[in-house]
Amino acid sequence: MQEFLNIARALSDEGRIRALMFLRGGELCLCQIIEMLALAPSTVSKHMAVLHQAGLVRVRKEGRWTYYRLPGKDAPTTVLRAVRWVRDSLRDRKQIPEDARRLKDVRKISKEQLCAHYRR
Amino acid sequence: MQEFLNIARALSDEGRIRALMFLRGGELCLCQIIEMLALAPSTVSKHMAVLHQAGLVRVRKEGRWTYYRLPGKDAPTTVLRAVRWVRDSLRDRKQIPEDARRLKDVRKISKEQLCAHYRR
DNA sequence: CCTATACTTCGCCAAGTAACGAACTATATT
DNA sequence: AATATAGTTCGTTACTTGGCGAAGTATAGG
Repeated sequence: MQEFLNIARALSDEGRIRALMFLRGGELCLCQIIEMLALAPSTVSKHMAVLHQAGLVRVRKEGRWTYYRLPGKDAPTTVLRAVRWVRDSLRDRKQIPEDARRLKDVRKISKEQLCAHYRR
Repeated sequence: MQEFLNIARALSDEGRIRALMFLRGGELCLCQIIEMLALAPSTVSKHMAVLHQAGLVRVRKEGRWTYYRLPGKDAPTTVLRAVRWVRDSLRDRKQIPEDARRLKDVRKISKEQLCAHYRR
């Protein structure tokens, strides 16, 4: 039950939901998510930690970068169900395609350009 | 998106989740839910209002009593998906069968006995 | 080693939430 | 009409959450 509540709470913030949706197209480093959400690095870091704690994202550290991705098919059923629920429920929401469009651009920018002083 | 977030927030409280699960067996009046959750009437009333606002329960008033039930198949897809998600995710959680057992007894008690001064 | 970079952790503040009891509303019952 | 019953609304209190910037950590590069 506590595990479920952790997930539900993690899913009750717009920024975190959008971040989850970003990851459908493959892993992203924190700075790309920062760019997309237009929030302070510390805030986004916290959001991703919440998602991670709930098991909703996987983390991979490579050098100075932290990459996040959706959990694979081997994840606990509860987690898979949650991710599927979000995906299915938001499929046709307006914000999502808007984000998808912008995300395409963000993915093209090199991390070097993007992360330097978190320019926006 | 806002509709989805309303639902997710409504689902991120243990009492509300348990209340939703109670209703799987059919409608209940507030006093029965109060009995089950062992919380103050005002608190439970608020919880049910939150669930109602999110569209996760239907309400029916009959005389002095307020009955709550799960939404029918005609409910919006988003709502149906949410209810299904909760049901599927919690199917095997410990709290749920415990509640189910006690609920069986609570359903047997007449509302007259149960509600009188919210005795516990 | 020293600096820069990419996060993360900490401390703070504003806003939101869950809990309660008291007061209020609406519906029987006498 | 007067009382009792079943909920709801309101006001308060304690706690949690989301946001930020400042300070801290860890890695890469000179």
